[in-house]
Amino acid sequence: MRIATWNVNSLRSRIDRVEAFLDRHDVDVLALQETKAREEQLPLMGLTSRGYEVAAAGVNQWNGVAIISRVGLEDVEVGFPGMPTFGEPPVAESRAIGATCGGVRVWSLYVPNGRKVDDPHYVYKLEWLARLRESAQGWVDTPTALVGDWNVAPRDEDVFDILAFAGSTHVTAPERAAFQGFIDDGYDDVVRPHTPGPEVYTYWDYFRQRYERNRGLRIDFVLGSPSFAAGVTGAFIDRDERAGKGASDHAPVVVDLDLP
DNA sequence: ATGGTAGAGTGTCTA
Repeated sequence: MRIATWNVNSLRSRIDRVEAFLDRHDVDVLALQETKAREEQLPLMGLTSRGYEVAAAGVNQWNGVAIISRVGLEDVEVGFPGMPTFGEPPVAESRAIGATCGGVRVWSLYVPNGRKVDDPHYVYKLEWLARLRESAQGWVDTPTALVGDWNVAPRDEDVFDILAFAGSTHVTAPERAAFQGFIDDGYDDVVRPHTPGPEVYTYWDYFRQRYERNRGLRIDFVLGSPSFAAGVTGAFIDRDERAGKGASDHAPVVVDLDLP
């Protein structure tokens, strides 16, 4: 089974790229973030004609998550227990969706950005991760994948210029500690072993030709529970998908799984 | 400190 995650930055504007991506890599399950659409707005014909089911959640034009699967899509859950909300109207329900696909529990996660360290959104981000961790502790003994845009660069090597990020969100000690908490609980970054080295990124800002100069961040991750991680046979970042006109600012991350 | 680009949808907001 092949599972992928991708912050697509609008599913409607990039549906052709999504369909081409599914075809090109023969993907079974795709978790999406920043779909930027409500469920009833989504273009589904090209997906259903390929044999995929879709579960989506989204209440505004900024967030939105979805799971696309051709190996079953059961027990769909929007949000996780205790998930914090922020502001009015609350948009938290656009940040997490879970489903069981081919025997694996997949959570598509769009972790709050945090904006600035002195912004209430930063506190919200840390709280959101803390509540997610509490739920995830209850899933760790089952085949579970926590996938998506974590908006955290766990290591200095995950940032193109760590000095320039001093004092910025995504690299602060509390954010990194929050990420590490999942690792401490037994989840593994199942992609890094297959994509070693510095200057390996999943996101490049649209500004300043960051992709062309490979000045990016590694912030999109697949964290697998022990039984999930044990089945991982390979992984890669589809860096080329970020190239050219009409690309998302994130590249898809792909994991191959062979469960007993 | 600011600005640069992109996508939502017409006013800015978000990243």
